[in-house]
Amino acid sequence: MEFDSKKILSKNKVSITNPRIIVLETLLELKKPIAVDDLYTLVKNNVAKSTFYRVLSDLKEINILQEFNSPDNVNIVELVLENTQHHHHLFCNDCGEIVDIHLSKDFEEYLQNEVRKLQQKVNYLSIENHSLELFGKCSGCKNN
Amino acid sequence: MEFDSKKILSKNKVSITNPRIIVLETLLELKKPIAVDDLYTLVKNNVAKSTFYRVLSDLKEINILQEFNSPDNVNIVELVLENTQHHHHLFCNDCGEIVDIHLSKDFEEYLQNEVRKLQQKVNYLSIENHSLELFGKCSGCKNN
DNA sequence: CAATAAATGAGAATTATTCTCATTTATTAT
DNA sequence: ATAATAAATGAGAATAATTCTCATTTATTG
Repeated sequence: MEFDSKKILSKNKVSITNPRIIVLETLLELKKPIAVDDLYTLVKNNVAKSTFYRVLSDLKEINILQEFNSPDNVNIVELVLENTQHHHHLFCNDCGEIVDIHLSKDFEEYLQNEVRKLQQKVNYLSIENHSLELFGKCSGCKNN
Repeated sequence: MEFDSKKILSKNKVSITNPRIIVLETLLELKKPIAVDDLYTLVKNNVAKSTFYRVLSDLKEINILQEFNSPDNVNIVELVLENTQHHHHLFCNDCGEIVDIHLSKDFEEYLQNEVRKLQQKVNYLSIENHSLELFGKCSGCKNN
C-alpha cells in the first residue's frame, strides 16, 4: 500500500524523519485539501515552523503535494498520490470548504479535444495540463 | 466608452482621485494580466504603496478587477470590464507569461451542461462560476 | 467657496515564508 | 551494531507582501 507514510517516503528516496512522518500522516488522515495554516496548527506541537515549511517543499518536490489558492487567496495543499484520480475542486463561497469534484470521462475527453484544437489554432504547442475550479455553495450552505 | 478611467470610476460610484486614475489607466493600457508586484513598479513613482493596495481592493470591490495566482504562486491581477468576454488563462511554464484564452462556445455550453448534471448528482446547488486554467508553453517558448 | 467626508502618504505593524547556523538525527559502510 | 558522514531539525532572525494607523490633503456637496 502507498498509505503508509514511511513507505511513501522511502519509495521517493527521501530520508525518513519524524517531521516528515507527522506531516504526511496528518495529510493521509485528512484525505482532503487543507489550508497550510490549519495544517500547521495540527502539527505545531511536534514540528518546528521552519521544518514544517521545509517538509511541505519536500513533498512538493517529490510530486505528492499539490498547492493552490482558494478564491479568497488562502494557500491550500492537498496530497496527490499515485492512486489519486484526476479531479477538480469546488470552493464554497460561504464556508470556504473545498470539495474534490470528479467530472465525467466524456467531459474530460471533450476538454482534451478542445485543448488539442486550441493548440493548433493559436499555435500553442504543449498544453501540458489543466485545472478547473468551480465556485458555489456546498451542501451544508446551500439553503442559507 | 468604458475605456476612460474617470468614467469607469464615476459609473461605479467611487470618487475620482489621482491614485485611482493612475492605477486604472495603467491596467487599461496593459490590456492583459500582470503581477501585482510588476504593477506596483509601474506606478510607484506616483502612488504610495499603502494607497496602491487600497486602490486594488477598491477595484476588486466594484468588480472590475480579478485576482488570481500563477502556478508558482505569484499574485496576478486583470481588469475585467463590461465588454470583457469570458475567458481563461494559459500560463507558460517557461517564461511565466499569462495569455487570455477563448474557448469555443460549444465547449462552454458543454461545460455548463456538465456542471448542471453535477449539481443534480452531488446535491450541490448553485455552482455559480468556474475557472479553467491551462499550463504549457507559450508560442515564444515552445521551441526551447 | 466653505464644510464635511473620504482618500492619501509615510511608515509602523502584521503575517507568511525563507534563511542561518549550531545541534541532532538518519544513513552507510565496516 | 557502531562510527563516520551527510542530511535534517529547531529556534529565532530576516525578508517580503500586505494591512493598519493617523496626521494631512483632496474631493464632493450644498
